[in-house]
Amino acid sequence: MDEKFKKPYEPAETEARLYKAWEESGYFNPDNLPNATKGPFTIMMPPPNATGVLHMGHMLGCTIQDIMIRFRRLQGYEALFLPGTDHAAIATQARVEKDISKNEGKSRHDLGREELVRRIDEFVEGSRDTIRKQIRATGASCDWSREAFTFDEARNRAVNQMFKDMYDAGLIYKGLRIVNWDPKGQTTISDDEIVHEERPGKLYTFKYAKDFPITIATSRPETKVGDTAVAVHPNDPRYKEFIGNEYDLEFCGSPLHIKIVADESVEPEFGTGALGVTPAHAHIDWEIGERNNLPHPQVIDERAKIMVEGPLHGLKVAEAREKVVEWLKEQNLLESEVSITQNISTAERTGGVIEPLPKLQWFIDVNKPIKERGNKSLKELMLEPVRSGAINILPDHYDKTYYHWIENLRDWCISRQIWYGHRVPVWTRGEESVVGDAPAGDWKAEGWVQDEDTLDTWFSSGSWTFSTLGWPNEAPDLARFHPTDVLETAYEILFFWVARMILMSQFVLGEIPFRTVYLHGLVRDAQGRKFSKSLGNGIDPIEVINKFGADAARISLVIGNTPGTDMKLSEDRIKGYKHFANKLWNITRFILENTEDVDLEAPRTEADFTLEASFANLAADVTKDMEAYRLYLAADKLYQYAWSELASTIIEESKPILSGDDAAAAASRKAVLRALLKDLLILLHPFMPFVTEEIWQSLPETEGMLIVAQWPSA
RNA sequence: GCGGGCUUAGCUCAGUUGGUAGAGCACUCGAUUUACACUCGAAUGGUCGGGGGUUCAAGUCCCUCAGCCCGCACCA
Repeated sequence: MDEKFKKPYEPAETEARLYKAWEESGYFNPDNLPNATKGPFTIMMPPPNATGVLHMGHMLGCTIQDIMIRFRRLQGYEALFLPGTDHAAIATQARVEKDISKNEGKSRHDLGREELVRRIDEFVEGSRDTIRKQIRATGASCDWSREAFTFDEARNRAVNQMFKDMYDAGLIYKGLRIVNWDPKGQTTISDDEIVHEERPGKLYTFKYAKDFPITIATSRPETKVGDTAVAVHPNDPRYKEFIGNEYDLEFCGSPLHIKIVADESVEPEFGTGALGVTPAHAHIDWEIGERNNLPHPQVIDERAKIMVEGPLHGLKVAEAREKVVEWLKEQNLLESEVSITQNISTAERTGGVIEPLPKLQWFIDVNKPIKERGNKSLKELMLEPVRSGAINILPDHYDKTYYHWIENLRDWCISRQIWYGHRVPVWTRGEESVVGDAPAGDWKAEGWVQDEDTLDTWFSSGSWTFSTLGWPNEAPDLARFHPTDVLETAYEILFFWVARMILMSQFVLGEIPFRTVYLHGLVRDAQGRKFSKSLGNGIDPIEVINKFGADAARISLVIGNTPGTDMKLSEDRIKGYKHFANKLWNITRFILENTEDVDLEAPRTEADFTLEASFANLAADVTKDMEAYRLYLAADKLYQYAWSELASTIIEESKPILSGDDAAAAASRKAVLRALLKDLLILLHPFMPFVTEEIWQSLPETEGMLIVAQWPSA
């Protein structure tokens, strides 16, 4: 027996050594698996944002995925776990801009586009390196030879091709629409990047002018200088007689031309039953404006300041609001002022208050029938595979959430006014335009200009399952590994990302991107609070791994953690599983010490035959759990078996047998102990890869690495 | 407003197709030059949120009520 078993298990040294050995073995690459007979099994790692370091949620994801991958590899599949990182356009640019502003007092405009992008690239390079090290520390057995980045050259080709294909299919269009403008980030954001916040506000009820017949209510009086109509319900008896009338008035120093229009969307019961329509600065008003052919003058600019001439000019919206209210009071037009709680839209990344503005942006039409796809729309292409069960979402109830989201989906705004990211692949020269690839030759010299905007980061990560496999090139990997098997990610990004991947894969390949979506919950602190910088309650995965070992961290993230449910994690919990790793170590020590002269083929006693049979049942049971993604159950069963059954019961019973007079019984027991240990190591390997591999390589009867052993149950 | 989830031992949570209520931690008592620095055994602890129903049988299925949480939409 190796001397190392006389001391407690020491994870730190073991883990670094074994990860290196695995990498050098080539087994992380499915092309090198000697006994793979069952075809491919593929998981694309959700690329962590290149903005920083991994948190416990990433570690949870890596662990679950790696468990699935190692399980399938042991079963004989060509397991591919493809790693990568995400350039996370807005988040990354915001991060670097903040650093530059803090350290150098400069803005992005001081640096210029080229220099800023260069700085961000530099930052991202360092950040990606950190992330790579962290992923390795978790034990993730991913194929580094296929590593990808959402903003590298290969992915840029994919993005441009995707854009072109969608453009050619008439799905991508440029249009003047009311968009979510983030004055803080100075960019458009999509509907999904908005977070609603409750704040106290006031509802003002007033008339535009003394001789105006209808009273309206609003919480944003400052926008009223942009009003072009008052909308009422067509059947509202109070206002029926005014419909169609037009009025010229003066409002707070600005001339207004107001038309009374009828629109079904107006609720007669709310406020006065009459809505002042500001088409340029509210989504609903924009739609009313479209239906009634109203002009939509913009009165608020990109810095959230009033842009009309007059006393309000140049004021921030909050200042302008006070001024308008003051004016209303002076003119005796204000009928009431009531305190309300209102929901404010803010930008997820920057916290800026969203200002709806009309802007010329690129959109993806989600309702247009697509000829090449049987006249189905993108919405239908997203719904269909989930409805039919071709894509199975775990936990099941999330499919309802998914349908609900798609049914409410509007056209996807994909252009962003930031500098870091895939630039919109459209070049223009006068009336001419080219989409997809830059015009041949020195296009700049020939007067071509590329669109200034960049693309929403989810546009590039949407093609992750196949851009990573070589698309749009004819790539053998694409045919071999796509559709992928499992997409494992946080339930938070079901819409952001999972839905977009389904959209893109369905559109461009006509196939699903993955068969199973496994959604994990949030990792919270021991009190159930979210990890946050301000609370300082974060648990750093690397610290935990150094302290307790990756195996302990992995299994503590899995046991008792069902898909879709948040979990509470404490150091005590992880400590308990460090003890478990050591328990396996000591089980091995006992068995090796007492079975040096083992004959592995010794005839079994009846009792020992039963032990092996019940282990076989356990293995079958665990296999079923793994295949049904009940990892939490499989892990718990193995833990119980190893500790209560093998260690506390079987080994205790073995002591008298091994030292007793019955040589046949002793020989049988020795063989059985060795057999049970060996197979238990295989079953536990996906969960605790390091300690099991380390023990495996110390068993005299094993050859080669555990990572490519054979799973003991069909 | 629409949708979803949770409520099981002091704490954290499992409980997969309905079939004798479980684990870890904590607590109490005991064992022990012991494979175990991180050990073992035993004990304590549950009207499975309340009520109703289906069933031979319900923590599990159905209805209903309550509390907590989350997502989406949003009122101008």
